[in-house]
Amino acid sequence: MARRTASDDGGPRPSTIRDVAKHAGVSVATVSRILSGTYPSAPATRAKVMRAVRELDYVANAHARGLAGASSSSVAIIVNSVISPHYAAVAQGVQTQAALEGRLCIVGTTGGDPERELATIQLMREEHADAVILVGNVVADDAYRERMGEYARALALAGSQLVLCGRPPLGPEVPAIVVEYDNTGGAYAITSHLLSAGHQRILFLGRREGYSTPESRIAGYRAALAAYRVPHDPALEVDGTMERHEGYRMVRERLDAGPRDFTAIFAGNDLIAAGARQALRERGLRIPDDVSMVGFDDLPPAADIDLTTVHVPHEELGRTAVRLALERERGRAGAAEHVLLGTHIVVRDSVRPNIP
Amino acid sequence: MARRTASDDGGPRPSTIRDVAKHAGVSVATVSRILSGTYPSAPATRAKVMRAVRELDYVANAHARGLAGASSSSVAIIVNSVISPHYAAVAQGVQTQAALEGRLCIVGTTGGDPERELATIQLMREEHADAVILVGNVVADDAYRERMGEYARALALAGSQLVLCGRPPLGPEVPAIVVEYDNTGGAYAITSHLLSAGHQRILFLGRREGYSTPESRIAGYRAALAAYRVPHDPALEVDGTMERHEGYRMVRERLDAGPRDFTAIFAGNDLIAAGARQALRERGLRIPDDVSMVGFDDLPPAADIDLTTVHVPHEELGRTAVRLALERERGRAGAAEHVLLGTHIVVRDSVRPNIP
DNA sequence: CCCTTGATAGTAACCGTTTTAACATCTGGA
DNA sequence: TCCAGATGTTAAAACGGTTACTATCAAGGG
Repeated sequence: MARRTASDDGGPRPSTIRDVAKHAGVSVATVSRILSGTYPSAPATRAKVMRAVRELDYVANAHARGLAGASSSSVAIIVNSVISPHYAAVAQGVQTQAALEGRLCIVGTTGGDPERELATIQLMREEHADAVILVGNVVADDAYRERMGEYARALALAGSQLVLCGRPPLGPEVPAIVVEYDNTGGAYAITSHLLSAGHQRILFLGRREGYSTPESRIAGYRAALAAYRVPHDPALEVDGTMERHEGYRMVRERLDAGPRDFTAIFAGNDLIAAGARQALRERGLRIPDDVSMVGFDDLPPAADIDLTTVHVPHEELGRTAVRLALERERGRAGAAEHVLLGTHIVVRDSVRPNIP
Repeated sequence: MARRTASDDGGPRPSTIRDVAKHAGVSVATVSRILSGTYPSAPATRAKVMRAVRELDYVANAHARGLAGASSSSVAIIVNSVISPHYAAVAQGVQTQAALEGRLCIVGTTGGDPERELATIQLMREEHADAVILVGNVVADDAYRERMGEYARALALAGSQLVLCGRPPLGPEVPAIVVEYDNTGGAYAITSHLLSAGHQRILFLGRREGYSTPESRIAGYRAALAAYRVPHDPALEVDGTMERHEGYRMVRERLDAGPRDFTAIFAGNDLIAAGARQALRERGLRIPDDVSMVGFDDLPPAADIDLTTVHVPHEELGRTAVRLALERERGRAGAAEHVLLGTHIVVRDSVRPNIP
């Protein structure tokens, strides 16, 4: 990129605040102050400046503005993948609220790789984003907690607020905000829905040791079983990840392994449910006539397959994350540091009473 | 935000390149050059500097870097909504390629509102993004062309390359890159698929006067009809937008209006197909036994409802957009300015031969 | 009539990098 | 011994804003 010296004229260039000042016949400081609107100014001066801005089609240079210490710039969201409807929904919420607060929204994806997560965090540190929002399911072990602690402190030093979205909280000494939703409560409610319809043998699809989201959901499942005094059979909990093809695989393998020993399925999320449904149909089993099924998330596939599921306020999750982070930054130290959003059941047509 | 003078020490602050230089006992310039790696340096100096960087946990300030004229910063994508799987898929491609090229990815949403589109473009102008990618369906009238021309020129002045993704091209004098996919060809192919299965009365769902995407698709539909010498009945083209509930509405209204006068449906996209399918099922019509159906896009809902559809290379669209824009910026003036990516049919289980 | 005060506008010192041009410092050959 | 040519490093000038401090001017009180 060629450097521009006082004498050379390398073609047209975007107009600067200096151009505007000269054009309007005022000082640079005046233009800056009028544009930021944080200072009294005579209406006549103001009009002159605005006219100059319009005539020169001036827009400020975000880099210069950021450097000079004017606060407010951007909000960053870091997700596994943009395609996944779950992340997309949260991202939409973040984007909406960020725009509302005059910030732009930076997106980073990690594909679930901690290495890339670190690299992305470093980038955000460089960027001095107001907030850095980390979303999604994760192994909640000590290594994780330590890593997040480091992130939080490094980001805080750069003026960024770390927000964990749908992830388990850290210790109170870590400068991070946590915005969660009620996985366990939702799982409890929807399992109860199946139990009260008379189902006793409920297959849980998508257990994953150590991962926060499936663990919370399975906890709700078990709690509901216990509350209904239904014996808990560990063999009904099937291991798998939260993807469509895994739902397909789990049901397929189960049906291949022996006679069907369940009357209902609790899919760890709606994607699993969609895959499971396909496997069932290939075996001639219809939902809800032959098997009842429920899911979790209430994302697009749910409506398509008429799935009774747990609604998760994804967008609100994203909006809340941004809102809290910016409130905290505005110095409202009393702002909440841990929010738990509620979930609720959405009844469609995938559950029938089980008449033994 | 308090200003920091030489004497005051307002708590810890992120370390700067000056700190690193002092810590390593070299000059600021040396640190800068070693970090950017664009200059020879003695291994010993290099080691000293890298150690200082590590010990101080230094990361560069992106604003300062951007200001000082180091090129490469970010790539911006502007979409209607992040939730829509179509936009999400393109965004994923953009994100992937941007990360590969060391840029970060800024996302803006417009909700289809030209006013917000303008505001977002201005923001990107401030940001000096390397590329600004505008994606999606749009009314392709003269006002649109004029607006895009202005955007392209203003962005070019700020060093940004405008890319239109899945939008119709502008005149050759406009400094914009266009990355399209073959809507008409795909529509032609999949309509032929229905025609060769013996269907003659094919309902097209989702016509929308003036909008580029549905117009191209309907053009392919008509061309295929003509090629098969099947009379074109305008009454078979139903107006509606590209949303799920519109698909539902269109079929519902059609079936309520009178006896069924079609044997197959060409849904303008997969979302419409999903909605249409629901409406059909509520009337006791199954796919493909009673009605054949095809869609367009090959996005998530398609697999769930076993839909034969046209595959659109969404991610590649995004990747190509970024790649071309950055190539162009690197001065490769000969880089393509208009790319048309191919589409192809994906056969699932939603079409049966029509035996008259 | 002088001095204070409030409302505006201007001057200039940063913000943290990159990069140009200049300055050592070492080779090795004449 | 001295110089040409590499090498490696440095000082300082941008980059385009923001803002603390200062200056000007008109009005009003003593």
